Amino acid sequence: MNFDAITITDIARELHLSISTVSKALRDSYEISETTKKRVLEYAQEHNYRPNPMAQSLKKGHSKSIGIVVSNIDNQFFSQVINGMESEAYSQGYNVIITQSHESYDLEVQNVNHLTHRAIDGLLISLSTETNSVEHLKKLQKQGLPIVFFDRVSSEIETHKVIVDNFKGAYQATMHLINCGYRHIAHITSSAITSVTSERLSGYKQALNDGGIKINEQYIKYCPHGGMDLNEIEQAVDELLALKTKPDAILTAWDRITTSTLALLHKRKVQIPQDIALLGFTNTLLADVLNPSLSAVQQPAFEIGRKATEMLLSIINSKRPVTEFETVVLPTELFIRSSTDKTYKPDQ
Amino acid sequence: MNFDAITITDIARELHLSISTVSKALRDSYEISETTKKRVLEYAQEHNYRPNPMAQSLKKGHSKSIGIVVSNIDNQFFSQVINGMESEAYSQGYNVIITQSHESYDLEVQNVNHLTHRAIDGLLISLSTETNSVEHLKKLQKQGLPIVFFDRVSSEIETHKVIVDNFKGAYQATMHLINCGYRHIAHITSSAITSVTSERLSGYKQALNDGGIKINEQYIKYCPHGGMDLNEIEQAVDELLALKTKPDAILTAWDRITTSTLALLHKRKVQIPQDIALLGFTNTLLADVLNPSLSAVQQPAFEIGRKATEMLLSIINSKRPVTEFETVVLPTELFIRSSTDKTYKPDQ
DNA sequence: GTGAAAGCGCTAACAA
DNA sequence: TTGTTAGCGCTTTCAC
Repeated sequence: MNFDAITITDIARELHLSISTVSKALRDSYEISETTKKRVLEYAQEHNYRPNPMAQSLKKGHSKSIGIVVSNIDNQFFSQVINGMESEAYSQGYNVIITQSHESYDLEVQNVNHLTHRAIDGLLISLSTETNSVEHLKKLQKQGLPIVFFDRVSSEIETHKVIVDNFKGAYQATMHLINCGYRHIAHITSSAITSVTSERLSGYKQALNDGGIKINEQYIKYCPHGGMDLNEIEQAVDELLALKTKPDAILTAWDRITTSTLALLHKRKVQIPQDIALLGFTNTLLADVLNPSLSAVQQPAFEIGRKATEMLLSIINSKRPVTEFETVVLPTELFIRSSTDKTYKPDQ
Repeated sequence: MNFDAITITDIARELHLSISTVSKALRDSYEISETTKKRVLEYAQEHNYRPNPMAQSLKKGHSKSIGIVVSNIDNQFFSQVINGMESEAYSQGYNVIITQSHESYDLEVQNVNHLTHRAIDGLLISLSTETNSVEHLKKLQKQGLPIVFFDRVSSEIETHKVIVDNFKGAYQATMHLINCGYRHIAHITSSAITSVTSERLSGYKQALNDGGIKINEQYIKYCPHGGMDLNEIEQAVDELLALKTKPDAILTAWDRITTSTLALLHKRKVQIPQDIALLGFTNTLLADVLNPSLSAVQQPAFEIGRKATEMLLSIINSKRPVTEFETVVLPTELFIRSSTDKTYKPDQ
């Protein structure tokens, strides 16, 4: 079955005009008489003519759309980021194409391949947890594809980046736990190779140091698949619960790890925060209505997306090659709720 | 700034070959000698040649990608649907392009415009709550664009559709509430013009009838923006709470309405289920860890997406125009948790 | 005011 | 085995 839409050629033939006349009439060129314009426009309208964007892009050399690669769209953090991207892109006349890597390196490469090479004018990407080589992106950048990283960035590629202050976010969160009196604070995080992981880990460790608490490596658990694999998290939680000195608090570093850990603690009848307090990085809108309401480090997701897009479009629209790059660091916000604070009362 | 990637013409020039020889060598044609193939391939590799998909699509008349329009990707129902779509599409060598209508008719039209006319080979769409005219889709279909509806469908367009048994889902849910002893059952639903709304409303009413309970129109609240506008839901909830005979149970018909209602009841210090029981259509993975754990009507989202894509690809790949269309109806599943059942204990 | 023609990058029928 | 050529749908320069 074929898509037999009407083309500019069809209109020209039917109206006994040349192709170029039709093209100009359609774009309301001053060269064309009103009468002709009217005829063309009416015919086009009637037959529901729509320009073929592929042909237009091929001709013009740009597609007015930008590609997005995130790990999972059902992660509220990413969907909020995407909303920010859409907002900025639309306001500048661009469309966005969203793809998911599902934390898989292979899928990431496949998506990038699909998106690239003039099918998009630029790329916004947060690396998958599996990704430790960015050769596929380096090549593209060398070819002139504007790329902006957000969230999970690579230090191997020089370009604009938008991240949050992960160190400080984790530091503040850990400090809060210490201030609440917790002394055995575990940390469940993602793949060790991801930028975000190491920054948050450093913040966690620094806070422990500053709080005079010795770092216990048994309390630090990695989930290489960033929470996509529930077994990983389950194993991490169970190992923590099996320790002879069980942790009295857990700081989870990733959205999905946070909610999964909550569910797993539930299943194991662990009282939160009485037995173990829980504090996690997450942007879920449901933090208030979870059981218990969840203390969370939240990221300015919409602004991350908006800013990253603004920077990408500035590269795309730049007359000359851009060589000076900037890394924007936005602050996180700590919300205290009952999963860490026994005295917390909702509804101020 | 421009994307100056290497083209087949560049390779031909450098290697003193014709364009077509290069093209054939690249596609490993039997016509080309191994030596030439090797030279071309090596040069291409070295200079990181990548075919321009726009040119390919323009030439071949298809893009091997399908467009998706949903209201919001951060709705777990839709993200699960999309996962099903990706799964089926990838397995057949297609890519997907995801867009959000944010429940806005205008955005829906804009997205469809962006996607259509050979930029995609087919369209998978769930209508926005605002949409009550489908002329934009009718036109496209007339031009030969294969379209498959899922979730929120239009009766005005004949094509394949994938939905769930909304009537039965709502009927069973309402019956469950009746069986639990609730007699004043309210229903907060979405826009009255959406297919899903009326089907679920009918199921609700039928169950009340069968349960010998008189239908009270004051107990039925519409949120035309499908939960995108929190004020709508807030007003609905407050109106219900202000009634002289307050409802003792609420059936919410949409994902976001369900979670928002839960949050609003929290804020108003309403005890669930003691004061008011809550049961909602939702696919959130967090139902178990909400406070209280949430009774829910869940949809087979992944399968909806998979099936819809399978049907779309069958139209796309059909040799002759397809005129016989099918509507697939999948079952919903009712999960009982503590928001309706006072005796519910997690962890079987 | 209108049209002819070149070309964006690629494929494929046909020629050599 | 390789090359020539036409053409996908559109824009744009240059003639007429």
